[in-house]
Amino acid sequence: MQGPPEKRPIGMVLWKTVNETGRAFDLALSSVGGSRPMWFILLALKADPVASQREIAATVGIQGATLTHHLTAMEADGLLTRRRDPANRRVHLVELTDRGEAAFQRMRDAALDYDRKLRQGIPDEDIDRLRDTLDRLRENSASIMKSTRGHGTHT
Amino acid sequence: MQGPPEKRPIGMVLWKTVNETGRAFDLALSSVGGSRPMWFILLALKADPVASQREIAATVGIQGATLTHHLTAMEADGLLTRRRDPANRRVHLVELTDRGEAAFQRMRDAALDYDRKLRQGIPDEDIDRLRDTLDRLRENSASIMKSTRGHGTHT
DNA sequence: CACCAATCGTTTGACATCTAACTTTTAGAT
DNA sequence: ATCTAAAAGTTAGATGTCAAACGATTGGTG
Repeated sequence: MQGPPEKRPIGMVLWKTVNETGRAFDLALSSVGGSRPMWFILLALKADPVASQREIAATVGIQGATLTHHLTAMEADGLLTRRRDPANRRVHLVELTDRGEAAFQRMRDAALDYDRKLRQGIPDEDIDRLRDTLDRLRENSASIMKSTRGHGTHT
Repeated sequence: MQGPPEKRPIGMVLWKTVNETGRAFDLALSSVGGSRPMWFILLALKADPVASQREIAATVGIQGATLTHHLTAMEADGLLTRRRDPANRRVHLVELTDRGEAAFQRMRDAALDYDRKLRQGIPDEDIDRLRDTLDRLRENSASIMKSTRGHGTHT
């Protein structure tokens, strides 16, 4: 007795979707001098105009080391400033400059246009459900990470 | 007059979800000596035991250059063989070796376990809907890529 | 005060992915 | 037959991401 044909694992579908949609998005952003991580970092900063790096990393879902990398480049490019929080000198507070604000405005047009095209023909309700289910997957993966700490046996 | 509060752009939620779930998955696979791209390539080869590189790349959603990179490493590791198709010598046919088969079996346990934990508490119906909506997003992004060919104005 | 552990961020070195340019091979047109 | 264009892979160089180790700062405890 044989079960129903195996469906594609959801992790693979997710990964493939982000690879492919991400390529298209990067192409759209590069036409205004931007990139995916840059756009999402700017977006996080607009939502929270004076944020610590830890907060930004959590918002965009990348590791601190990766964020440092991007912030260093963006600061060198004059898009933002980093200064220590006088109240807690471990924390680095990040703020957009006028130049960063302008970059945000430029990318926003490209991003909105891309988002509209990406959702073409898909009801808002479906997108909302998608967002909810993705959130649940993220919650589960956070649990997995916590319970898997240090179980690696290789290398 | 002000519209409803902006929802998080679906592209950002997607990207964040794949970053975070992918980290957990990589951790699970590394404990049996595997990695995400390796696993998905093996999976594609199991579904289509003698495939061209072009087919594999399309199945897993990466570019040909990226696939070349992984296949070179996996071939050096004895997991697969590459040989030219006598009927069309441009094509390289890829096949799993016994060693590759064994690697697949090892990773499968880790992958199934991860998949089960990831879906914990989420109805199958929701996962099916997720898969469908992701497919529609991929279709749309394919259309965007076609119509955007060469519209880049920067650099 | 002095130590110790935790927190925030950076650095380093590895891997993954992409685009653009290139090689080899095939198919089509003349 | 030869030329040209397209297709399949590879290579080179750039960017993005991570984990692990480190540095600086703080808070807690003796």
